[in-house]
Amino acid sequence: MTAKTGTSKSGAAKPGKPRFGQLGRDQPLHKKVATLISKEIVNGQFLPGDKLPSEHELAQIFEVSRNVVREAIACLRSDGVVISRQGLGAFVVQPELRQAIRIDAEELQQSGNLRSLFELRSALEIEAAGLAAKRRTKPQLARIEQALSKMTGAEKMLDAGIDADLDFHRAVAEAAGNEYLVTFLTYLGHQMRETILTVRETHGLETVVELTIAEHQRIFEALTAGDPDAARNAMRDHIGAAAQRLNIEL
Amino acid sequence: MTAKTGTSKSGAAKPGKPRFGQLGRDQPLHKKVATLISKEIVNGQFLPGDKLPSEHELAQIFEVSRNVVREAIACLRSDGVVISRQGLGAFVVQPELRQAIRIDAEELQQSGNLRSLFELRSALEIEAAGLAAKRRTKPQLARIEQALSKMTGAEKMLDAGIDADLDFHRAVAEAAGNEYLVTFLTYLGHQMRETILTVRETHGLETVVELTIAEHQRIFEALTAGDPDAARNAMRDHIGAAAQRLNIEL
DNA sequence: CTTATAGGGTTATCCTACAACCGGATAATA
DNA sequence: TATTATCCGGTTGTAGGATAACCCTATAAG
Repeated sequence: MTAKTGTSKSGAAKPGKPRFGQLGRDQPLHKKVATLISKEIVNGQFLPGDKLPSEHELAQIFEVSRNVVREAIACLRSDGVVISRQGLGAFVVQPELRQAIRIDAEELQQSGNLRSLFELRSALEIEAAGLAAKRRTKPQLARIEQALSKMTGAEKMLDAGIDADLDFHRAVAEAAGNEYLVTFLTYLGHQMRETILTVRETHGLETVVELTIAEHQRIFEALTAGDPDAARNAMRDHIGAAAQRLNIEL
Repeated sequence: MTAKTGTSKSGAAKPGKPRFGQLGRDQPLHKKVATLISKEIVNGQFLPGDKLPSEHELAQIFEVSRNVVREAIACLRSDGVVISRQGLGAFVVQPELRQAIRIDAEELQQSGNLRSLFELRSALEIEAAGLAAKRRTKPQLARIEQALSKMTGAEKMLDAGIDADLDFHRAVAEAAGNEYLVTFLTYLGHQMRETILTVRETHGLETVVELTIAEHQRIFEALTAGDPDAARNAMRDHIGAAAQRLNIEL
């Protein structure tokens, strides 16, 4: 595979920014079909173990080619929502047997859901802080300190402030010495970032995300001191204060 | 969509059981191609922002039809590993912008990873127990008690014992009143179940998973009493003891 | 300089065809 | 009668060809 011919300039690394020529939110057919099938599974029309209509039938129902249906099913299959059996059909899988955790962005904006996810993330952040205090290395402390120093410079901006906060938390998670914590917390941080930005725009919310350097400084000091209890308390306080600033009651 | 024509008897709800005629682990081409591309992304041949070879090129490289390549890319796209731009190509996405969390089963069996996931799950289970003690309803308590009663009957079996344990934990998570906790814990529970079963078979491990009804009983009592601290402590002790039984040091 | 057009490359969709698999029904054999 | 083999129809998996739609760049025109 000779693959470095792509121009990174075409930068799809920012998938949230549709290009003008693509009519905004108009989705490709294969994605629409996947979404519609997924909705009927969520709605209970197809229960675990149920067989979906054949590809041929779905192609007729949706008035698309069978290729489009196959690609849509490939998406659902990748998520473990369905499993295909050659010669038989595609079958709905039990939710707990799915292969991935996915947080729906629209669902996250619904009442109470941001709070719930905050609650879950909080438990993991606090755990990560405690572990980081026990396991951090010198280079990791330097990395956290670097992330902390970025927060001084970003103080007057909004998006960059959130990003600096996420970077700090990522550095702490990395010091926890648990790769799954890194993966989970990174994912959760970014999902919440997108939602906070969206809710802010949608509601014309003018709240400035105040960066409280002191809270982060306190976490850093507890990590430096290698004191897990202090680290957990500092993180708990920080998360609690952050929730308050977003009018989320924990 | 008229879809209840499927026979649930064909039961793809047990995807771990290949049928004899399918030559065991021989995978469809589209899945193989997706795996091979994904590996080259993980290996760093394609970095975030990089463009993959065109579909036409990939079809030549892998000596398959372009349809197979498109379905493989549909899988990667569904995971948020790549994003497609019509007319341009498919581009690798930054890991933190991915759309889902996925735990690789093989990776989980590698040294220390089961412990790490146990650690993460522990933090969430303990949090869920504390919340459940605050938020549980009468029907939810009955549900938990039902799950608890199943553990008496399943005491002498292995798989069923693990499943009864998972069912208990799921019931507790549901009483926590946080749908994300349910989703995450259910997923984590099943991933670990599969790994524990696999490791046991692989290593000819004869350890019997002892079901300690007393530990679960204690959790239930704390929930009934509505005592979050007691619930958290009971859960912490239970998880710690469970880890010990599996030779996992937390 | 700005705008329009052409051209080449790429993804998205459509179509046709056949291979491979599956389960059930039927026929053949012991 | 029970067991095994074969056939058939339905379904997924793969291949290949074609065109539409999109994108970017280069060139021409105003």
